[in-house]
Amino acid sequence: MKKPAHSEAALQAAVTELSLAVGQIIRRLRTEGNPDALNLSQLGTLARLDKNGPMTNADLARTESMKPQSMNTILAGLEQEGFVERRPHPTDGRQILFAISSAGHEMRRQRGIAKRNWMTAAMSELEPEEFKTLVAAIPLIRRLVGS
Amino acid sequence: MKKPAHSEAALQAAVTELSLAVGQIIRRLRTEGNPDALNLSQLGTLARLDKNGPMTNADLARTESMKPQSMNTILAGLEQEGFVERRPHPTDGRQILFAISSAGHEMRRQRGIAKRNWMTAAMSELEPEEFKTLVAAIPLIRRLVGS
DNA sequence: TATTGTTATACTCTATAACTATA
DNA sequence: TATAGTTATAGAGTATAACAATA
Repeated sequence: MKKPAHSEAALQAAVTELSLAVGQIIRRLRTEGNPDALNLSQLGTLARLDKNGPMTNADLARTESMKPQSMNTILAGLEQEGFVERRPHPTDGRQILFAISSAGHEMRRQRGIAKRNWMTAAMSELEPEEFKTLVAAIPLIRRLVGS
Repeated sequence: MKKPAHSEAALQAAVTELSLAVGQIIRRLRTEGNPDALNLSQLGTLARLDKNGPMTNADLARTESMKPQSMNTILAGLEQEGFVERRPHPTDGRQILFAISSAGHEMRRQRGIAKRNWMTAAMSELEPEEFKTLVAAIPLIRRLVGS
């Protein structure tokens, strides 16, 4: 059995504090901005499709640690707004590929970040070293989740 | 006007990635573990009371960037389980101080030494340098939110 | 039989609104 | 009038369950 690299107390404190910080930031992210804008998950999914290219519902759900049924709801919203398009899978008749549309690209460019403007502003106030620390921590958080 | 310390592209990428990571971790935090256990907000509130001493509903709500009505629900749950107690405010008849009870302390202590949750386990797998980075990032996240 | 997607439903967490009591 | 707390209601976001179609 591998010996933990950090003291038990430091570990527990970090877990508590990270949980609290994450809860706090998600509340702010959810309530900020106009209510009719895309929500956090929709923006994230759009960003993922933009970065990775067309993906299936199931793949997207796995990437964001979410149930396919939940991702379905997110994609339905994006599709209704015209920000994503369906494409049949070339070989597998079950699967459906979702791709970001030109309207989706335009949305990302224009008002995609509206809901997160406060965060952008707050981040730009960080010192260079602090920003570097924060950016380095993001993949660590994702690794904790296990993706 | 102050010039941002980081490139626009790096800033936007960081905002997107942090938002996604936060969403991911909050989903896992919510769904993991037995459903009858205390939820994330309840555990956080208990930790806060343990650390800061007795606080009012309004103070707790401010600390966690939450509405008093929402904090009320959280405190009601904790009170029902016997993990917090009410105390009248010495001078202001409107205010009610909430304090962690001995049962609340016991619950926290047992949780600490009991079976680690996934996050504790995952964190203990981090390299010392990585753990240091993650811990350093937590207050930065809280600062972003503005607490 | 396993996987993909869909539909229907329910649950968790938090917000908004309206009220009462004390300052 | 302002602030603390309470109660009732609503909403967003995601999960669970059950099903049909394809592999």
